[in-house]
Amino acid sequence: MENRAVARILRETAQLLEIDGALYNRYRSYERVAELLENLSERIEDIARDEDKLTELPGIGDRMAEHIQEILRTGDYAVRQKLLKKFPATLLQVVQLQSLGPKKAALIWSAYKAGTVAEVQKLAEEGKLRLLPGFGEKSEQNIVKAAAVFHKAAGRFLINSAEAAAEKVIEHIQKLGKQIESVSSAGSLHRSRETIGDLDFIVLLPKDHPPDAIETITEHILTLPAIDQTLARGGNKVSFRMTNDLQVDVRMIEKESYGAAMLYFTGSKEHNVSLRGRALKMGYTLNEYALSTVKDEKRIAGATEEEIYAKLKLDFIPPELRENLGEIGAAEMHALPSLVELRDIRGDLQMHTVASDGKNTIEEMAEAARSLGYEYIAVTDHSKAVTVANGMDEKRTLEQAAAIRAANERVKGIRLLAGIEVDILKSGKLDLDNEVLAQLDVVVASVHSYMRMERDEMTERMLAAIENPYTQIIAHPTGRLLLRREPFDYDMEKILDACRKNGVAMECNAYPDRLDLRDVHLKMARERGVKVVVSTDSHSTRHLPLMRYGVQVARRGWLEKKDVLNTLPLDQFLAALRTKPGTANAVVESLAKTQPPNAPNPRGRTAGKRA
DNA sequence: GCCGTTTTCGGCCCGACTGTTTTCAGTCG
Repeated sequence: MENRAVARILRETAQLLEIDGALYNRYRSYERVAELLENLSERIEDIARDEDKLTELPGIGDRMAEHIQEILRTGDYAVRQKLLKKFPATLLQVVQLQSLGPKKAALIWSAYKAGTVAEVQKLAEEGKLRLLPGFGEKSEQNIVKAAAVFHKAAGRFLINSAEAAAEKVIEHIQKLGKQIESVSSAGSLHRSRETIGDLDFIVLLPKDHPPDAIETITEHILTLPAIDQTLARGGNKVSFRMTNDLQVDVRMIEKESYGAAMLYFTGSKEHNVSLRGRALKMGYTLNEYALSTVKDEKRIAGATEEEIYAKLKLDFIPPELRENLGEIGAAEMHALPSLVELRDIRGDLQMHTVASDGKNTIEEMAEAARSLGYEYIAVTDHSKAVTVANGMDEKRTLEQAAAIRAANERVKGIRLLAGIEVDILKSGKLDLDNEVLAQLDVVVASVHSYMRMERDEMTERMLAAIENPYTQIIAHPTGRLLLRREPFDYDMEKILDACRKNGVAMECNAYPDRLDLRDVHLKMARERGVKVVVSTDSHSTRHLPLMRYGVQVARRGWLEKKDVLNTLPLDQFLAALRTKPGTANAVVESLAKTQPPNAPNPRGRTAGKRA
């Protein structure tokens, strides 16, 4: 059973318990374990084989361990079954409606036995909800609107579309000029999470602002085009939903509280909870305004995140790491990684041209990559199995390699490597002959078919591909498409161990709907000493700048510059790639003729000018 | 339900805003 499936059952239990009126910390304990499982790199099924191992995980005690064992054995467990005798499962959807929560949903259920969104919506439209305590006409209107949003299945957004929407909001708010000091993006976008649920902004108020400043700012913000509904509006915050269903929260904050507010609204919630627990142990209390002493409420810090972390005796924790996955302990021990940065990247190792399904020519891709300051790129079109993408057979692959090398002569200031994105067939064999793969500089292998294979079979397939001596990089290793397609099912630990053993690098695919490997798997790779490359998988010159999303995910995976192969200068990069049989040093030798070893990175200095 | 240099009980993060009611519970992040 997958960790995700177990987590879902526990999460449902938490919500049902909340509906049932259980104490906060009881249902929170179920949520906590669900979160733990979702971020766990090992399979809970494997851990649970050893009776004592389960309770070694934080947040899992004897009772929870029994629950998990029962879920793994039977697919469900008594706690949830008992609750589902009391409440219908559809009530979990009712709770998701904006303005409704467990208490009100439970009340509607007990009064009218209405347990679906449609039933509750009908009661609201008929004016029957206002008869219940705590409900009025306004609540009914809100519920009708929330039900409409629910039926449209509003959900999460890919990071690039969320970022584009955020830029529009920021641009709009900045029109206030000197009436504000600054506006910053917080929330999951600031943490670079792979998908975004809503947008959070902090507006910093200028010193000595007029008393009605917040009112003026709020008025202006609400003139943003494409606002569908104002959700809340008060003394220091305004919330609204845009017509694309993205929710936006803006908080207006005084300078002395800016750091506390950024920390608070950047989250994650679990990171904040941990910080607050730590603060309490040190005799402090932390809220969105300041870190203060519990005893006499004396202000200790608040203007910057740095000073708050410092007072909590922690190194500064970059937003990408704030997930309560060990970063606080590492910050305490001065053991946080020094995260890779976009400017460390010297080359892009997966991209397509008109030879298969790309939009641009080799030269166009090369020119665009050079203008980004890269030292090298690998041009990697598809192989023949991917017929829909006009994949290349052996003959065309060699012709394309020759074309790349010819282009390398013409285009100055960047090195073009002849590559391939060769398909991993159902059997685990690669889609092109070894003699052809031997003649290429970079062999990237990936799966594009039979994606729903059984776990054991898929593991064998991937292992076979990794053990093929010509495979150097595995591209988009789990094949997931965010919000659209589930990842392949295979034993990640076995695969990473095989990569390590065979010197195969894992790709962190920067394309916003892939971001694959994902953060927790990159962290696993790093812990196992598996090298990573960050590539865009560009199908057009416009895609090349997507690299930044890949770097963000790499940072979320705790990767340092030294963990990422394409931060290396060309000669070192080629030396670090797995050596293919027979062809060992052809590229390195040819390189020695054109460029002195350890040539400086041209970025920002001589990019585009090298003769 | 978990957890422990305040250890087997009694904590477990904290505040804004809404809609309702008239002082506050519920929702939300």
